[in-house]
Amino acid sequence: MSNSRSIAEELRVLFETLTPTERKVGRVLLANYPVAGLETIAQLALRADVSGPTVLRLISKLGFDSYTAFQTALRDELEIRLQSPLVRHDPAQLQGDSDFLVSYAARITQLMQETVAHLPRVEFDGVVDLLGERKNRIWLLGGRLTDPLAAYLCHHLKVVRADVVHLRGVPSSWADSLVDMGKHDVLVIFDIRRYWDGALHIAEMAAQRKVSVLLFTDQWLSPVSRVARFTLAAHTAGPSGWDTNTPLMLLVDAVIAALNTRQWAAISDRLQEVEAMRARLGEGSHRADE
Amino acid sequence: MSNSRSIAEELRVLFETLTPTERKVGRVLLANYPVAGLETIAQLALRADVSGPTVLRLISKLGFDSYTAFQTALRDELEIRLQSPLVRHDPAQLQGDSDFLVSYAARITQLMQETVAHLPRVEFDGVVDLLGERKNRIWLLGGRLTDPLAAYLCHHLKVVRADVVHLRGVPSSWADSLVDMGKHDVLVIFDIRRYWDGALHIAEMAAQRKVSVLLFTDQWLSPVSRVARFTLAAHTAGPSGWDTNTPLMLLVDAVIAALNTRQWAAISDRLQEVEAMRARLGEGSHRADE
DNA sequence: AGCACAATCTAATTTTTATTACATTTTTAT
DNA sequence: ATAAAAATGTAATAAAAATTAGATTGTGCT
Repeated sequence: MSNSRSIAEELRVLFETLTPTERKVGRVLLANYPVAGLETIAQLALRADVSGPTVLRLISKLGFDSYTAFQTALRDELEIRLQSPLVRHDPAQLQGDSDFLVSYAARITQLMQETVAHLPRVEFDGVVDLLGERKNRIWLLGGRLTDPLAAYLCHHLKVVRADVVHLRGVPSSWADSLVDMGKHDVLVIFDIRRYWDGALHIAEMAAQRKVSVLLFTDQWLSPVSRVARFTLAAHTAGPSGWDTNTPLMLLVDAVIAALNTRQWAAISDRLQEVEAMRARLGEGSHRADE
Repeated sequence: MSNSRSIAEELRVLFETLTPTERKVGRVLLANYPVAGLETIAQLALRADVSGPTVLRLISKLGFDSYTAFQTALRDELEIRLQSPLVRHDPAQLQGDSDFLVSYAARITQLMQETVAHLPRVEFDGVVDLLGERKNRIWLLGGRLTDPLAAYLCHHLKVVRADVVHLRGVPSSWADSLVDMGKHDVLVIFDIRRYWDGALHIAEMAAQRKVSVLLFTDQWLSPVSRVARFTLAAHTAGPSGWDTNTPLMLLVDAVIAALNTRQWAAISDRLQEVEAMRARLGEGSHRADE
């Protein structure tokens, strides 16, 4: 399978060279693509009213040396197709810059919907609970591209509560913070594709100390998810398109909004204090937008 | 399986009753739905970093009395879904008003659409042109909450081109940079409500020196827009409720994507170089997600 | 601290599935 | 019409998968 043709295409090309019974299988496969190919040989053979070995011979002619290999290829194809139907169906959309913005927004909207649709609600609620709990200390940590998101979340959390720290600089300097952590600490990690070993190490060490690890990641799930207490996964890209972190930001924003909504009574006092102080301090000399 | 809920929905409902390890499986399943479930138990278990029996227990909790039955159900579902590609995720999912996340996402989606609808194409194209022009030097500058966005844009621009600087620290230190600026400089400013006087001052000085000022702001337009050459305004809030910067991020992402698409030929070489260098440098010790 | 219970894994077992070898049938050419 | 070749199926076998039973680990509670 060196070429990039899809299996269905390959099958269509090969079709005329097939024997009559093999064609039966081919037809069933194409008519119910790719689901039929994900069944067992026996099931597929039954559907095509053909024997097992015939199916196997067809598969072999397609260039696979085992039925398992064939199924794996089918699944891989399917995975790509399901992940971004929009990009898949008309890639031309993103080319014409006349309406680039519109189509781009449409795509991101779709990614956002997928993100929301796939996210278990307990995960979301769990994150909000942990971040809202005053007894906990919060530590944030991001990767190269996601550190801005960590910073963004940090700013918002600081408005709402105390004990929030954004870990910056070199990983070695975090050891100091790490040794003090315990079960009342929450480590928020942002880790998206091109996963970063450092994040995993830190998460593992933290988890060992009963620290609650919260992970913001993409749909392919950073390895950190194995030790994370809660994982929020955003759909960030299709295969051929450009990555976007907007859906991830949606999650961050939603968490912030949920925190605010849920704990409005508790935080409103604090908000006013912060406001007052900021007014007295800042006045022009420092950055102050909201 | 008498009811008509999809397996994914069923899983989401059940999620909170699951044990921690079972949830791992659930997450993998949902994140890669439904392909992950079409693999063998062993493969799925491996993906979720869990043992086979755990997978099986989850499946049993879902109401299936064999893994095979589960897979058959998945395939049936998939077959139906693939037949009507337009009915993507069951719309019922998006209607559940009780779900905070869903309604929040719906609202942001609307804000994003408004943003796109109101944004003049020339503005967008102008920004992309200016940022893509190699002769220009780019300077970025954000406010308290928007600085992460500036940082994010900065990272992406640096991948694509040279002469990109994110201005940090205290405003007074920027004077050095400012005196050198001229008509081949581009100053990108992020300024949203609670507009910041400092930003206006800097923008005015820059504009006087023929610097092109690009402004990312909210729908009420920062005063900087008066001196800005191009302004991209995002709708960041509804009448009641909490602000969100997600639509602003959409704009940033769209600009990046447009730049990449438009100049693919020109930048692909550069990309490879950057990749090679990063590979030689980073290797574990530094932050490295993408 | 220690007991009870839940969660999870390991490893053995059973069942299913893919694969192979070979027999039978069908087709084709003379 | 018949022999040779191709196509296809049957049945045995090997491989892999699912399933189960029991051991082990971890957790909460008194």
